[in-house]
Amino acid sequence: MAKNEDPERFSFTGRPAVPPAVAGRPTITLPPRPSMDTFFSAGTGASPGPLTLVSRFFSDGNPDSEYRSFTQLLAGAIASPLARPPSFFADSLAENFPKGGSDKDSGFKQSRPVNLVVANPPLFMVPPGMSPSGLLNSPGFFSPPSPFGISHQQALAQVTAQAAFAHSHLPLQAEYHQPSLAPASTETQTLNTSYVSNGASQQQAVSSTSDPRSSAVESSVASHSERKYQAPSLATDKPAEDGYNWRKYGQKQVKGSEFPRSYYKCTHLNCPVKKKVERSPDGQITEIIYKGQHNHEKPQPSKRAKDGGDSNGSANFQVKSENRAGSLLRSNETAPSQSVSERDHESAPGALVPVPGTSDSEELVDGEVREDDADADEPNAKRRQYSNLEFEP
DNA sequence: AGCCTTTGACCAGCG
DNA sequence: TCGCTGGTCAAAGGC
Ligand SMILES: [Zn+2]
Repeated sequence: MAKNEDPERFSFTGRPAVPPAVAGRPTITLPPRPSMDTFFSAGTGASPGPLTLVSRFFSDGNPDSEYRSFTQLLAGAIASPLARPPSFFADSLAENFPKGGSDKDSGFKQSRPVNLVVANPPLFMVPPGMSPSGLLNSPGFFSPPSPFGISHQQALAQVTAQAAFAHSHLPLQAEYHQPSLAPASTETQTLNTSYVSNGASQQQAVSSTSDPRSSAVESSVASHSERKYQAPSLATDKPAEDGYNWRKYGQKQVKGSEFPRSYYKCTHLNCPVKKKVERSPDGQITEIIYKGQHNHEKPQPSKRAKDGGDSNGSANFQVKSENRAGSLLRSNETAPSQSVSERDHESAPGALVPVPGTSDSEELVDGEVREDDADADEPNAKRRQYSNLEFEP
C-alpha cells in the first residue's frame, strides 16, 4: 500500500499515447554479448556484481573455463551462519523484522559484491572436512529444529524445485543467501550453515560485517556437473515452471547483467511470492531470484507429465532467494542430489515452510539459488491480489 | 470472458 | 541535493 496512492500515476496512467510503432521492439534487445563492456566499466564505484559475471559466463556458452573458475571462486567463498551465536541472530531477526531501512535493495546489492569478493573477511569458517552434500543433508541444514534451518530449507527446496522443474542438465550453481532476518515465524534458530565445496573445497562464510541485521550468510556449493546444455526449451518468456502460476508484471534491464530481468508474481490470491528471472537472449535462464513464501500449495499438477519431454531442458541458471531484510542465502549445489531427499521436491522456492518430505527431488543440477524473503508471513493479508499485491510495510 | 504479457513511466532507496 | 538503479504500476494488446 505504499505506493498505491500516486495521483500522478493515475493521471498519466494511460500510456495510451505510446504508439507501438516507436516501440517497435517486442522485447528488450540486448546485444548478444555486450557484457564485456558493461562488466568492465561497471567496475568503478559500483560493482557490477559477481553473479552477473557468472551468468554471463553461462550464457556465453563457455562455461568451461570461465564458468569453472568462477564457480570455484564462489565455492571458495561461503558463509556459515552457524558460527555466529544463535541468539544474536534471532534477536536481530526478531527485532529487525519490521524494520524498514534498506532491505531489499541493499540486501541485493550487498550480497552480490560480497559473493564476488572472496577477499572479504570471512566471519565464519567452515571446517574443511565438511562437504557440501553433507551440509545439505545435515539435519541442521534443513531440519526444523533449527530456526534458521527453515530458511535454508527453503533455499534448498527452492533449488531443488528449480532443478526439478527446470529439468535441466546444465551446470547450475545454487546460491543461498540467508540473512539474519527471518520471518516472524521462523526465527530463532541457529544458523547452520553453509558451505561449499566443489568436491573438495570448503568454504568460509562471509558475514556482513557488523551489522546485526544484515548479517548475511551465504553458502555455495559448486558442482561440477556440466552436462550438455540444450537449447532452451522454454522459448517463451515464461520462466521455468515450478508448478506455481506466475504473472509477469515487469521487465527491466539491470545494470550488472546484460540480460533483462523479468518480474513475476505468484497469481495465487494472497500469495506474496515474487520472482525475478533473468534470461539470456537465447532464452536460457541465467538467474532466478525468489522472494517470499507461498501461502498455498501448488495449484495442481494437472499436467505433471510435463517432465517427460522437457526433462532435457537446460538449466543453467542460478536460483536465489532473498530475505526480507536483505539477507540472502546462497548455495551452490550440484549434483545429483539425492541428498535432498527429505524435502519434497515440490516445494519450490517459496514453498510453504513446513513441508513434509516427500521424496527426493529429481536431480539437482548445480545452480545458484537465492531466496528473497520478503514478508514472509502475515497473518491476514490485506493484500488484494491484483494491483495491490504489494506487501510492503 | 478472462488471464497474461508487453511496455513506458513513476517511485523509492541509496550513493 | 541530485542522479542512478532497481522495482512496481497499470493501460493496451494478445491469446
Ligand atoms: Zn504462491
